[in-house]
Amino acid sequence: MQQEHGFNRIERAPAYRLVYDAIEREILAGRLRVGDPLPAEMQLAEQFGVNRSTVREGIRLLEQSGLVERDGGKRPRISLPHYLDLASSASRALILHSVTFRELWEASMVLEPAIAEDAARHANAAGLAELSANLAAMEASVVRFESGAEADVIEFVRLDRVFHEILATIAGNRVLALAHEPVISLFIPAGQLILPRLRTYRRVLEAHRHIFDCLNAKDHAKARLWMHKHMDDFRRAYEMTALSLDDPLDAVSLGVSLGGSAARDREKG
Amino acid sequence: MQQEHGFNRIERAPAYRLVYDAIEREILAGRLRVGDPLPAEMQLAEQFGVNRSTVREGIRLLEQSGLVERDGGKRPRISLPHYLDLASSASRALILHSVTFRELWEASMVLEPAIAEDAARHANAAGLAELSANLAAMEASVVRFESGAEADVIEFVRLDRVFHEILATIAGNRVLALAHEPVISLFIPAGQLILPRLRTYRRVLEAHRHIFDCLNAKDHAKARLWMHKHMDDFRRAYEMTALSLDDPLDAVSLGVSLGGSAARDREKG
DNA sequence: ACCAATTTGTCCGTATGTATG
DNA sequence: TCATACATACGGACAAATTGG
Repeated sequence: MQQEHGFNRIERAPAYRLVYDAIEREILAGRLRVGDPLPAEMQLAEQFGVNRSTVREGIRLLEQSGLVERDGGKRPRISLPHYLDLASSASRALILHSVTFRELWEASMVLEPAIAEDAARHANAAGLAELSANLAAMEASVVRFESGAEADVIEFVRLDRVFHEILATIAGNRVLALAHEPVISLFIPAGQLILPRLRTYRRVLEAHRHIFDCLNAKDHAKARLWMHKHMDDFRRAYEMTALSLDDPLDAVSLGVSLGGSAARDREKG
Repeated sequence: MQQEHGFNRIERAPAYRLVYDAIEREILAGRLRVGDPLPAEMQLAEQFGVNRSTVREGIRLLEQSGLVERDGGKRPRISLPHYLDLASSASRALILHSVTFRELWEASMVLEPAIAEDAARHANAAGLAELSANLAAMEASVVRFESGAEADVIEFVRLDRVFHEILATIAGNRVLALAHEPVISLFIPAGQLILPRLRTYRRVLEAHRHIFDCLNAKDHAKARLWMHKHMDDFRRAYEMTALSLDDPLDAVSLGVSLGGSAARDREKG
């Protein structure tokens, strides 16, 4: 750390990062457009005056940040990072930072009622149909539980998650949807721990039904209220188990899959 | 695409992704702990049975997702991705998806008042001191504007942003802070366009002052109200310019820097 | 402050499988 | 069907920086 001369610390970014930055700039400036194939690795290597291996490392950064998408062995193409995909990294970061269930719940008490209200304002036939199908599937799941069969908790919480994500889609605000995604994707695994103990499956289904009815009636005030109640139910259930609100969410106990969002799975299927 | 036999399509993930997944698992499972240096590239190459170049590509993915941090030419270390850092990719994604100012504003009307309310509940001496310093700096900035000097709009909006981020820190809910970050970091550049036209600098400062006073008095209801008003002011200002609420935010007009959050800069400095 | 071993950053060349025309 | 282009992956190499005595 000698400071013999007044020179500033010369910071030479690694070549692979310069490649990343350069291509990112091209994309953000619109000179490379979504869907365009990325130039060949050799060509990029020549243009930048670096080795092909270095170009590859830079492309990996683009890939991870979602700006480049690969489809099998084909040419990588420019792509928009789907904002919902970012949510899984956000969830992971929150877990690693030992976020408590209380923080999660408080955020959900802010976001979910707002989303329900917006959804009631913007509900359309297509969205209602999707919700309706989700409710039917959950009804079937609940019936299986009640008939004593050792039913599938994983499937139930998946349907729960999908319900909330359809709602966020209907609400039509992508900023809220982005904020909501990590909350839901951490909430739901917690439900996986709670539900088998309390067996409140039908109670969840009924709450969803009420919210659905409010959307149908375009009653946004009531939609907000029911969602508020629904989220508060969740907190009470959490407290009724051995779990404490102020314990950190734990990566292993949640067994969080960190996969892509269920919302995207819906789109693809 | 021959389907001669009943075999499923065998999907072989690229080797560099397997490297990424394997190391990610080790980190999430806690076998590699934060701060530990990553094993040497050659050693990993031997363990995984792949080439060193392949290992390097896998490490780039970890680097981009924030799980590995490099400090100059030193050994890369395991690191927690700071959740606020993820917000900048989120902002970028939202811009590329042509999110409208209306969506942004609606989200802020949900998040910011809730944050102000929480901040009033949890305000402590340290946080209030930080806010106080921010207000003083903004006061000085406003005085410069009023004295006719061609003052620094960039600096003003930076202080604006910092105010809101201090508030989010005081509120103490990291999930809300995560949700709030992309909203603020898109809001503020918009302010950069609006403020020079309307010259409502003092109005912004006064709103911040009122919110500060509410925190001091622990009046969370009033804090929420003032923040609500503050955000609504912003919408009106936006409408008063030539800009339309339903136009998409534009990457070039916003000139969004996509740098790290101001909140992190505060921590480091 | 110096030296030696280690490690990263970068480069070169090559082989193989696959996609596209 | 064949040929070309390209991505994937491998092996080896060297300079510069870091690390640890």
